[in-house]
Amino acid sequence: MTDLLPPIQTTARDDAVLKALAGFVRQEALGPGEKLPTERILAERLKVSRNTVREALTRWEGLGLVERRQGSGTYLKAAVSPDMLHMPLTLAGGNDFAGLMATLEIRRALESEAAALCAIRAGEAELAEIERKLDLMEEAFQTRAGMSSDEDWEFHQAVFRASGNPLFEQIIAAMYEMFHRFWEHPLGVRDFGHASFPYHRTIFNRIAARDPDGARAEALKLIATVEDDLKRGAANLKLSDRR
Amino acid sequence: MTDLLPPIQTTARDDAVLKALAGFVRQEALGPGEKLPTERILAERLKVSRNTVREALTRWEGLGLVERRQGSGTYLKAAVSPDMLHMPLTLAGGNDFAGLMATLEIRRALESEAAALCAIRAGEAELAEIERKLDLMEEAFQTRAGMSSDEDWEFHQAVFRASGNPLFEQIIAAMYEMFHRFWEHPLGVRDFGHASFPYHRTIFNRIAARDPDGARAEALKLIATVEDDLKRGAANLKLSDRR
DNA sequence: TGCAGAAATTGGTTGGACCATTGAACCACT
DNA sequence: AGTGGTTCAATGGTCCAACCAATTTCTGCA
Repeated sequence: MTDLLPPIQTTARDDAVLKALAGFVRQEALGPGEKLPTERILAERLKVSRNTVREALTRWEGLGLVERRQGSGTYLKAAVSPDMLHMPLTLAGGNDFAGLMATLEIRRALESEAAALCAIRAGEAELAEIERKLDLMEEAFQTRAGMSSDEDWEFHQAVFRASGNPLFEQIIAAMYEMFHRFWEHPLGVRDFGHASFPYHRTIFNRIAARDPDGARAEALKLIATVEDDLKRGAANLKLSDRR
Repeated sequence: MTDLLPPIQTTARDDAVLKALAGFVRQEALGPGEKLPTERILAERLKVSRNTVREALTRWEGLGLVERRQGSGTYLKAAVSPDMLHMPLTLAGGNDFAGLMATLEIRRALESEAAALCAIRAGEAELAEIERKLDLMEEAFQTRAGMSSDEDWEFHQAVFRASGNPLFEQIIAAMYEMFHRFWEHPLGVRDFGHASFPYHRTIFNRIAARDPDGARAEALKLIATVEDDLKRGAANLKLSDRR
């Protein structure tokens, strides 16, 4: 199956290995979840050392393109194409308040634009899906008497997906880890995110009414309430002087 | 909900190496440009194989934190702290028209928000810097009778930088490569980007007037002109049936 | 047939060797 | 003194061969 892995000859080995591998993945039409050749096999076919193969794979692993499972193999985690765009974002001091506010500003930018696009482009099916997530969220809100981060997240994801631009979801998903970290430890603010609840419904209403500017405005309001909560949380932290 | 239970890592040498290195960098107060210990020394001090050190450094290199120069050493490229947030983002797709439009929508989201933040937060020094870039751009426009992508880019970069949020610049910088690719081959549209020229000045004016909403609106207009140019270009392509 | 244990597979790590590039020290010639 | 080339040690890049650890697959017994 692996006869189309030509030997490497130029220097810049590891880069060449990645290029060859990308070509291989495309030729074999490998998708996410599928297993790719063994390190030893790659080394042999490409006529490079296994160490070089490992460095190349380490790069891809760092980019989240690939997952290695000891004893099992190396698996594709995302679609891979020769002309991919890599953007390693690094935010210093990930745990502090400023870092979270920074990501929140990105989220405000993307969320408002996505809501606007959604109002223009979402089809009936997407609209129904968003409303379904909204219902689930509201139900969880009633049952547990508070915001549920999971259902909340799914609602926003549905909006991003219906925007018709996959980049929105990809970027936000990459930053989700940071949001989530704080959602679980709401800085001592009781009912964190509570204030943002009603805006989910209003955002949906503006989208369903095909009103881009209204949707954008409601999204901005929602993020504003989250920002307020965070600022209150930061104030609390300062007062109680935790850590 | 079970995100708080990360899988235990029986083996995580390279990760431990990175943690140790991050601690070392902090303790020694190393900044960008400075040289860090050689691989051999690190291997000896940390009691791990040099290969393991190399894998760890390969990760950092992939994140753009470090630069390796053969025969010279390994140098810090960015500030490094033990609790950094990394968001490796790889965006699929690229060369086709739809991909470019998708990135442009991201740019619209970020550019408008950055302009608004800039109007709120930019200090006098940043404001002066933006105006300087603007003057350079307008001069280039007069001299060469057309848009100059380099000066144009520097203007936008200055705005992003003055937004006070490093993520804006990082995300856009990563996508710049994609914009640039098309700038160089303007799809057969003569005077590509020409229409966007006046909005640079109006954006600056709104920022200088501390008018966030105005700045946001002008930024939206600028992107809209670029989108129009692209659509015209795509239509041209279709007519002449290139490739 | 079912399942526990052995064997093969595969990524992770090690140590040692050599190559290619860099940069500084050195030297000869002008 | 200065210029240009040479030497040489330091450093990252690659390779090899072995072994470790986790996983999967096979095997043989109950």
